[in-house]
Amino acid sequence: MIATFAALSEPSRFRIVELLRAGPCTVNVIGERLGLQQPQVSKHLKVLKDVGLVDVEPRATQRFYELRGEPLRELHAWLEDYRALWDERFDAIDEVLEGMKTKEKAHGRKQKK
Amino acid sequence: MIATFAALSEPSRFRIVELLRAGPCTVNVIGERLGLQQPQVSKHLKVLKDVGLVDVEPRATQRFYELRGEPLRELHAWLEDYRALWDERFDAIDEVLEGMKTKEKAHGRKQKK
DNA sequence: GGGGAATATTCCTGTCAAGGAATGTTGTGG
DNA sequence: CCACAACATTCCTTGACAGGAATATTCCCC
Repeated sequence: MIATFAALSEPSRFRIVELLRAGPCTVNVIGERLGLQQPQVSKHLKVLKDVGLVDVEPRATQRFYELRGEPLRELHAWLEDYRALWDERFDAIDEVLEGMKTKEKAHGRKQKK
Repeated sequence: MIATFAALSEPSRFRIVELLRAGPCTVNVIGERLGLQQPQVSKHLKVLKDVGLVDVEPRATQRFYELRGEPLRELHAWLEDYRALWDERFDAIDEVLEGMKTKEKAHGRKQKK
């Protein structure tokens, strides 16, 4: 997951990912659209591929890079654990947990608050 | 957003965030629990604060660092746009889009495939 | 108000990664 | 088989950043 963060923390790479959201793309096309030179694009794609954010499908002399959802799904799942920090709908859960804690303590000994 | 990625791409910082999920915490306590020296903890916290991932509340001589949800919420929202990549429930949308594309092409001229 | 706890900041060093330029590789069409 | 097109890979240089040690700051308490 940290590797995914590192990969996406690079502006050019982030833009590549956003570009690939529209569908598979070729190295040169990526370079044209983002104003990057071909070698840099290849290097960035290599990084993205190493962390599984991208997949390659060779076709003749050119290679189509395609976005892979798995790492993004992993990030999404991780963020779910923090949802209570911003989603007020999760306040109810907080209350439930608070209630459970109180109950547990009351069981063991006494209630603190 | 990229700044958030960069902040979270550092292992110690990532662990600090995960630790703060349990609630606000003090610099020294963070250092103890994660086996980090105080100066490094302060530095990491500064980075986290600069990107808004953390907030400080001074209390006497010590400072309680608290996790802020906003950047995480932003990440979560960004990932929603990619959900179709892994969530099969979104396949329906793909079909709709595919249909629209076909229709559009048929309108303009002819259909390629 | 002086000393110590809690934290912040600085300086230094080594490492690592991005960009640029050049070169290597591979596949394809003629 | 050759020349070119599409990529990949080096080499080099430079800048950013993390860790460590030392020092500076801030604030409470006696």
